[in-house]
Amino acid sequence: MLPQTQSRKDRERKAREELIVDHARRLLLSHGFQGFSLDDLARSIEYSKGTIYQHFESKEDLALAVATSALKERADLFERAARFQGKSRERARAIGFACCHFMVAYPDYFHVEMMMKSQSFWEKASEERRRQNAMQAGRTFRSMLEVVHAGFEAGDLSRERLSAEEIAIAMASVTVGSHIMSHVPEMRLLAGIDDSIRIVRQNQDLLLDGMGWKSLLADFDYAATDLRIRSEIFPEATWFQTP
Amino acid sequence: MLPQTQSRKDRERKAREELIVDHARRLLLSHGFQGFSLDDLARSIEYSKGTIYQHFESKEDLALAVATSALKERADLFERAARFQGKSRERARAIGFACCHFMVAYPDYFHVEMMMKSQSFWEKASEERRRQNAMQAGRTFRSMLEVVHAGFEAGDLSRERLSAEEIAIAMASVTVGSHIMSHVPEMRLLAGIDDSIRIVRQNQDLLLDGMGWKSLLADFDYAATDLRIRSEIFPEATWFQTP
DNA sequence: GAAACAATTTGACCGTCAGTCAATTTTCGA
DNA sequence: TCGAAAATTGACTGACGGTCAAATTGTTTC
Repeated sequence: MLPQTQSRKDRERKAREELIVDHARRLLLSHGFQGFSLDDLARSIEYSKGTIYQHFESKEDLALAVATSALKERADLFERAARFQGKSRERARAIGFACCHFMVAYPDYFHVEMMMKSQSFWEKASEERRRQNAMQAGRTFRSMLEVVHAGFEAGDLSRERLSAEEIAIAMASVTVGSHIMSHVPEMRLLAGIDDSIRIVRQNQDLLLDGMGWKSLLADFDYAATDLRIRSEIFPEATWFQTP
Repeated sequence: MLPQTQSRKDRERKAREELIVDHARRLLLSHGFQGFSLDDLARSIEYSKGTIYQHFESKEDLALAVATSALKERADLFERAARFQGKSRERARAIGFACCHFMVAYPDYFHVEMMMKSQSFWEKASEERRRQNAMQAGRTFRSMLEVVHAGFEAGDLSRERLSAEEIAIAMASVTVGSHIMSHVPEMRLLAGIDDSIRIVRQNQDLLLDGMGWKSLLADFDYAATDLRIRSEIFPEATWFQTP
């Protein structure tokens, strides 16, 4: 068997895996994990169910592949954001911007992430797929750490109180939590929320201020920074409104 | 039919509903939503599946009843915490304490809450059950609002920047988010987390500081407050460690 | 106390769906 | 062109949520 042939097969296999993941994403987002059936997916991709199982060892494994493909895009956004030329807090702000941009670009991906937090999900996915997911998660985390260390080095952020990891966790926590809470229908009602993104960004700001990450919101007008972030890093962002 | 008889039947019905919810809680927490089967539950309570459906109109409806029963306990904790005699930020701290206490008392309830965020869950539950859940959620939210307003009135917290609802949402967001992130295995690995509760409380502190909710952590030693919260409000808390 | 009637409980049964695997079709080197 | 190996298929299985006619239990009436 020629290497040429082997590689063509590899390419075909990869292409089909992408086909499956693409269709699975659509079905998963529109019907949720429970609501989406592999029979429907098989019909949609015009292959049999058996063929799907050539690529994925369970429904969970496939869903994790979908989740990881989205996480990869998020990691790309984070790396772009971390490269923003500016003061450390501006770069942290760019990462917050990246989160919001992702939120808007994949509004239903939220449910996929929720699904992944449920126990018994991970144990049904393959080792390899879990590894790939962890790798993309690592990329997002490293982007945050990079900016935190920049803050340390510039003296914008105290090294004494919290470790870089604790700060990164805090940034991730407030973002995830705000995203979730601002989407809970009861909360939207109780608190009269109309704009989820505003809530997320506001809470990110509060947290970074709480860490004493300079320049504090009270000492600096970030309007110009936001415009630069948008034009330089996320020109495709359509949601961003100047206040 | 005598009223006496009717009320005995009502009591029996209520008792059985509690029996079902209690067993469902155990199965739900140990196997997760997908993993727990109504046939198992029927066997466990020694009634048939049909009888379960006399009380709950779907598996989701039953799971929501379990969730609401736990949420009620949380609301109880929040109301106790809000009653703490002290400065507004100390009372906010007591609510944070209540969250952590709940986290420790129901370590697996986390997964139940995650399940509830997934789409298509709510629409399969009954109107009445959703209403009860919203009521308990309202109690927790009102406890937070009460403390926020106390902060406004005492001048510990600025009325200008954020609304009471926005502040309450922020408190809830950082807590939920920190809880989730500090339980994600990858995060624990990447950030070297060993103590989830410390992370949650730390992030709560950062956020309240970020809002400028006096007294800031830098200006006041909350160690004595924590001891009082523990002894006065949560004497049953076994997890609390003095630093 | 028995019969008639009402309410409750039951579990066999249904449709659906994740996952399997023997049979079939396609691929590809000889 | 042929035959072996690889890929594909879809009927089948078991499990599960949900239903409902039949059986059982409880209540009222005479």
